[in-house]
Formats: sequence, C-alpha cells, structure tokens
Amino acid sequence: MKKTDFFDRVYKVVAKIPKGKVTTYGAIAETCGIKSAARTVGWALNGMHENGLPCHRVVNRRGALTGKIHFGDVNLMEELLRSEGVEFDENECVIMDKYFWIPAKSVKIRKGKKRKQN
DNA sequence: AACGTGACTTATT
DNA sequence: GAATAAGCCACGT
Repeated sequence: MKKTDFFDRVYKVVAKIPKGKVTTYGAIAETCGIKSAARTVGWALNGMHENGLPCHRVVNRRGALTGKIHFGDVNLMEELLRSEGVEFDENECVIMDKYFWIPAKSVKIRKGKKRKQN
C-alpha cells in the first residue's frame, strides 16, 4: 500500500468518467472514502495530470472549470468538454443537472439537503 | 516535526 | 444573495 494510494483511487475514478459527463472533486473524494478531501483530489490531479487523465471532466461543485488554469491551456479544457457534448451556461459553468456524473453509482450525493446554490 | 500551500466545500456573518 | 471564515486531507519545504 503506497502512501499515494489516494492518488491511485483518484486516478481510477477520473479514468472512469464517461465521455460527455463531468464530476466534482467532492464526489471523487467521497468515492475514494474521504468526503472532505476535495482539495486533495485536485492536488492529486495536478500531480498526475500528465498520466493521461481526463482531468478536464473534473469540475468544482458549481461546474466551473477551476482546474483549467493548471490544465495547461485554459481554452483547451473548455474545448474538450464542448467536443464531448458538454454545454456551459453564462457563468462558464457546466450544466450539472445534465452532465453531472457520480463515480460510484447514481446514488445519493446531496444527502437530500438543499444546496446553497450560491 | 511543524508550517504552508492548494484544481474544494460547507457554514456563518 | 454575496462575502468572509473555517474545515478538511495530503504533500512540499
């Protein structure tokens, strides 16, 4: 068991993201067993983004492409998602209601509580 | 070992 | 509703 086991889990989860869908850091973290490690998930991607991970399918909870900065080319990430059929709203956020996908299974994610929705 | 950083999230003001 | 604070985990120095 490597200390980077968390990275391996993130890798596996991100690699499982279907084309044309996106997920959130929190969902990945939760799937990895650590719900509150959303930051670490993004950090992990930064360490393995060169391993061929579709990190462009990973967005923050609002659907904003926060990782586009580290992705390399800011425009590239958006183009990739659009190329897969993902659409964005005026706020540059992915339409989560349609493209949000959960790594584990379509089980509960919001705990049934109403989201803040900024 | 301790402090600081970070592609986040939630709660409080 | 928007802005600010704190919490969270793992890694780097």
